[in-house]
Formats: sequence, structure tokens, C-alpha cells
Amino acid sequence: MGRSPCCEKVGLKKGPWTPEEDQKLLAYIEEHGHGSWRALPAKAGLQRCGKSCRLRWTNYLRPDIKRGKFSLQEEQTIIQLHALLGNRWSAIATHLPKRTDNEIKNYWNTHLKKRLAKMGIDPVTHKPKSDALSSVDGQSKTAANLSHMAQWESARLEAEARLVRESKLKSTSFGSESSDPAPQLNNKTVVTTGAPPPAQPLCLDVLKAWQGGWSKSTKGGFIAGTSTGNGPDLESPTSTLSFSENPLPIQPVGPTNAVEYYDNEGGMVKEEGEEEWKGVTASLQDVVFAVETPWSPESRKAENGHVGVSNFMEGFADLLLTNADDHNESERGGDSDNGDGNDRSEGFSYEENKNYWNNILNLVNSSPSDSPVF
DNA sequence: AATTTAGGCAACCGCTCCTCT
DNA sequence: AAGAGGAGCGGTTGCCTAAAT
Repeated sequence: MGRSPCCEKVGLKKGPWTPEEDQKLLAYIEEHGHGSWRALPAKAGLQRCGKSCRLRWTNYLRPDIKRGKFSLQEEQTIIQLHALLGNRWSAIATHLPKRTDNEIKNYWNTHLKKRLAKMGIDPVTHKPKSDALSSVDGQSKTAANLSHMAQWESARLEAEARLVRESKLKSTSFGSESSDPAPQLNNKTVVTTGAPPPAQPLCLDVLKAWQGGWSKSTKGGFIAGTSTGNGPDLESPTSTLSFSENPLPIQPVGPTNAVEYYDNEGGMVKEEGEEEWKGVTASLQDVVFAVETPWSPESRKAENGHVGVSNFMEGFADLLLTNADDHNESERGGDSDNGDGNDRSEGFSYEENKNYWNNILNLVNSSPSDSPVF
């Protein structure tokens, strides 16, 4: 729109911040709040543009920022949310308390993306690359279709969740936030364009829908259209998927007892190495195999069981993290990894699965309102 | 020990969206 | 309704450090 960037002003400093600058910014915001970022540098006595100040504050100086290694749970959340939301780092960050979008973005680009690539999965589309599955006849196509459907369904759920959210907004008042004198940091739309700032981000609705499915379906099953009780039914004729109330005929890959491998600080016990991704392709095939049958119309009829996007994403995330777990275990002298994916599968129960999603939901539920926005 | 290479992260840049006038 | 300005997001860059040679 023809507006000149604020940083074009000559004489403004760029580059790394000095401790003195940090102190000035910190002191000013603590006393006055940031107010208008554009006006802040002059008031705070900084030779920086407002944009730079905002970035420094949100990514580094904010007191509620958690630094250090990402826990396995955080990784899992990122992977799943990225599968759902794509590169919407701010939306993802909403669900990771004390993590900044920039940090998550960097972590994705430097760690998680590489893991996906090593697994033969396109980190952008989350589609399994064909070569990763080429050893199994017909699977690559199925996997690609499956992934595509998962993505499509994700997008659809997103759209529907937005409708749900908007309908909620019409009936519910969220006036409490406006009483906060502190400037709002996350007052923008985090999910879709054109929507008003959500009281709760999209993922909450989506995952709540999933949660509803978990809570009401029978063991291992998933019902996408199940209402959470306080929201509209998400069942939609537009869905590419149909879900039954019958048990899922498969067990997801991997134990997913990620918590077992946390240290007390919530950090990873060990960083991944080259070795631990060996055999990942086989595990990926396990996932594909597992979900393939329910996705074919014939087998749906035959087995009377379906798999939803959640299971795909879950297996997907588990796959990433489980391999690290396996490696961790072997590093500690365990001999669990014998190359047989079935062993891992058997370790994942319905309760664990449910608990896993509950954990994600707890995280989701707590982050938008609980996380200190300022 | 010196140099090169790779990885990680902080910060910048350009764009889009939202709000206000 | 349209334009200007502010804020935030996502992609990218560049610097610093650790690892490898």
C-alpha cells in the first residue's frame, strides 16, 4: 500500500542488540508497556526501529520465554500442528507456551524438517516420498493418496472449525481481555484470513472435535463428527472421510511413551543421531500399511472400521519421535529395537493414545488464555 | 594448530492483514 | 469506500560457534 518500511530511516541501528539496548527496552516496557511500537524507540531512547524493538521483545526479552531444548512433547506437538496448520508458526506457537514462533520456526527448519527428509517425507506437504515406499508394491500411491486426503481433511476441518468458532463468538462475550491495560501481543488472527481474532485458536476446535471422537468412540476408534458438547456438530457432508464408531483395526506405530524419556527439565535426554533414523522407512510403511485398508472403500465395508486424520497424523508424529525413543532405549542398553515394528505397535494402547491426545488438548486449552500474552 | 565446513539461532526484510480516518 | 499507517507473520540472511579435516 505504498507505505515505506520503518527501518528505512537512516541512522537507525541494525544487527545484534547490546545489553545496554536490551536494558533500555526492558526498562521502558516494564514501566510503560510497549504501546505503539513505532513510537517506542524514541521514547525509550533507542536508535532502533519499532519493528526491531518488537522483535527483540517478543523473541528474546519477554519474561515468559522458555529457552533451551524442546521436549519430546513439544516436538510432538509441533509436528502434529504443522501437519495441520502448515507453516503458520504463530498459530503453532499459540499452543506451545513460552515458545516463540521464531524459535519454533527455527527448530522446525533445523531439526524436525531434516528428520522428515531423512524419513523420506516431504516436510512441506507431509507426503511420503514415493521412493521411500518403493519397495512395497502399490503402497506409494496409496500413501500419497492417504496423505493428500489427510491434508484435504485437515483443511476442511479448519474451515469448519472456523465456522464453529465464529458461531461461538456470536453467542459468547470475551470482554475480559479488553480490560487488560497491557498491550496485546497476540491479538491477531492466528488461523485463517478474514476471520476475527479468535477467542481460541482454530486448533482447539479441531482437536476438541478429535477429543470428542476419542471420548465417545469405542476403543481405538475416532469419530470426526462428534460434538464436544458445547459446540456444533462438526459432521459435514463435505468430509472426505467417514468415521464409524467401531474400533480402529490397527494400532499406531510406536510406544509414544515420550514422557518416559524426558529428563526432569522437560528436555530431551538425547539428541538424535544418524543411526536412529535407520529403519524409519520400514516404520513408515507400518503406518501406511496400517491405515491403508480402512481407507479403501472395499475394505471399509469389509472391516467396518475407519481411520481418521488424527490417526494418520498421530502415527506420523509418533513415527518421528518413536525412533528417537528407540534409539534412546538402545543407547541405555535396551534391546527393544529388533527391527520389528510389531513390537512397538503392541506397546501402544488405547489409553495411551487417549492420554496422548488429552495431553495435547490440555496444552492447547491452556496456551491461548493462560500463556502470558504480555 | 590452523583452516574449512556445517549447524544453530538471532535478526532483518518484505509482504499481508487489520484498524482507523 | 478507499487509502494510510501500524502490527505481525513467514521467509531469508548473516553471524557465531562447534565439529571436522
